[in-house]
Amino acid sequence: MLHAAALHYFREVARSGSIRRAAATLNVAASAVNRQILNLEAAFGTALFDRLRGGLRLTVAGELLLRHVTDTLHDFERLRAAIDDLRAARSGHVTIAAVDSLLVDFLPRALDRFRIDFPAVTYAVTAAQPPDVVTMIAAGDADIGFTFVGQALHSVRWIAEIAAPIGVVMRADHPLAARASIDFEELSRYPILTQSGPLPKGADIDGALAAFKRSVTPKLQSNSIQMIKLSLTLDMGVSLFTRLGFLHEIEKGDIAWRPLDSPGVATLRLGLAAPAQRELGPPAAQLVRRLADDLRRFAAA
Amino acid sequence: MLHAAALHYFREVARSGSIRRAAATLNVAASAVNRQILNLEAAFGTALFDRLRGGLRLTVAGELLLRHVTDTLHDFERLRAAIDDLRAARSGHVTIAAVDSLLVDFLPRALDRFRIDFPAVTYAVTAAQPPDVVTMIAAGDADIGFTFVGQALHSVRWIAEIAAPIGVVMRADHPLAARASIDFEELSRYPILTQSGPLPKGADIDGALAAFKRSVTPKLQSNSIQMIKLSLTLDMGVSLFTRLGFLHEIEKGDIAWRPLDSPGVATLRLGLAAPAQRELGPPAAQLVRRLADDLRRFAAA
DNA sequence: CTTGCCGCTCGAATTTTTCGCACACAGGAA
DNA sequence: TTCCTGTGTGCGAAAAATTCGAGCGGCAAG
Repeated sequence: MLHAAALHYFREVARSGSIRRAAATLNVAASAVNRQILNLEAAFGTALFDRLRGGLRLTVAGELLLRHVTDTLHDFERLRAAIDDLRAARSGHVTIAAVDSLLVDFLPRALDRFRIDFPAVTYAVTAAQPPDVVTMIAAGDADIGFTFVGQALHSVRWIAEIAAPIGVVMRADHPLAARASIDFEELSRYPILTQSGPLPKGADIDGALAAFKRSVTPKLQSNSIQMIKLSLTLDMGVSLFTRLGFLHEIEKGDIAWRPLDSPGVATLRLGLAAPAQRELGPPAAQLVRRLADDLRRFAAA
Repeated sequence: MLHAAALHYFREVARSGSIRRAAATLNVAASAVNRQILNLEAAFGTALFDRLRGGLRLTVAGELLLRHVTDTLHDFERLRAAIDDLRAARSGHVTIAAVDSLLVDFLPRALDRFRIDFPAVTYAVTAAQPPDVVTMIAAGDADIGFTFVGQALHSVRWIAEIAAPIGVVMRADHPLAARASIDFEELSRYPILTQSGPLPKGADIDGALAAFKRSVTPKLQSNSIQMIKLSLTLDMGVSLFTRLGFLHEIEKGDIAWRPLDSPGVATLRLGLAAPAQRELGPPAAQLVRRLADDLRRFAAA
């Protein structure tokens, strides 16, 4: 279906070199095959086969057409497989683990877009500390996850990554927002809001950042990024985060993000992880493709 | 033709976002278009469009199919153009100029293969000295030509090139054939057969070769490469040529060719030339493609 | 030389597919 | 409501593809 029978007829005739043999394997009358071939030749205005005793052989034009036909049919088979995958993925359940920066903006928006095309898929999203995301995926407690790359990873593979440096987040009219980048000395002159948690995520990456965090007494400490976000908009102070949790506010112009003058944090990367061995279910496989696309598009912008 | 109407229907519906509009531009009834779309969706087992008020919009599966369809139709247009070119090239006349090394073996065989696919094409082949080939093409006295590259070339472009170093040609059982390469000192101990002509073709390339040619008194001098070839097989002496004129004899094992120990001649290249400005006729254009393919295949072997 | 076989081609009847028309149905706008 | 605009659906007509049967030319064995 979809593609005209003439394509299959032509391919089989070219393959077998004989109309009768082709008709036999196609389970149609030889005259039908013959007609289609004649029609093709009339349509192109040139012979597609040389008739010699014992069969047909392709002319140059015929070889060109054969290549077109085989390419088309192969491509169609791939398409059919892809659509079958899509159909299998129409419903199901996906469990996602992610560091909470992603949960505030990027992931909900991505899932909302995904929902349009796969309405029957359900999700379980759990916030976790960076190393826990990896262990959850490895243990099978999550299908896919977002976390910082560079963890010791066994049985987890990275699908896509983007640079996600830690920087200073503040209200858009904050004095520091006037600078292109900010060093720790400047930063220490303003009250700091920090996210509490078992282990500060960038601490093992950059010594200077870890030292700064130890030296400073936070004006506000909370494990709720929403709490910190509201405090930022009230100008209670500044905080240290990746841009990803504040995309919406930055775009609206409420919040500003500026890079930190520190070589270590600049190399921080956030990635989409999936189990290395285990096969993902159809909906998870589709979602992973989509999220990887989103990440790459985001990285390009 | 060739491709099912459903393809065009689907593409137009996707483009216009409406079955009725698509039907209007396709000059068919809307119901016909609708049916084809429904058939496609039934065949794939999934919706290709989301039905919303005011028209249709592609689903993910629909977008995959659209890409397949547009790719296929574009490729088909290219195919049609290529076949039209072929048809236009079925008959006509091509004039070729070439240095005579090519006329002995390579060119006649190539034209013989070409003749199978383009039986009605006629040819005029003229042997010429290397610089004359270029001027003939520039003047319009030849459609295409084979000669050594590196000529001062105005209004001539090179389609393909191969390395064609000058070496020593001799009978396969000649003493020199035991060596992998030969220098002028060794060569001077054997009688030389040379091709006469206004200007020895490699003379302006390599000083050592030119000096050798001046210093030696040829045992036989002829402007007929056939004469020289026969004399070689009778072991009258050795000669200096490109391999290209002796492919057949080398393959048969009658004649041997060994490279010359001289840096200049090693860089000699032979190329297929066509006019840079002027448009070639259809048969000449086809022939040029074939010859370029032949040359490249020969270079790879 | 005849006979049998194989392969392509052609014509007419038949089956399958497609099309056009009319209309039903649904949702938003005046 | 009525009037659009849009898709989906029967049904008879038209077009296209298929099958069957026959014919033509070439080749090889007898």
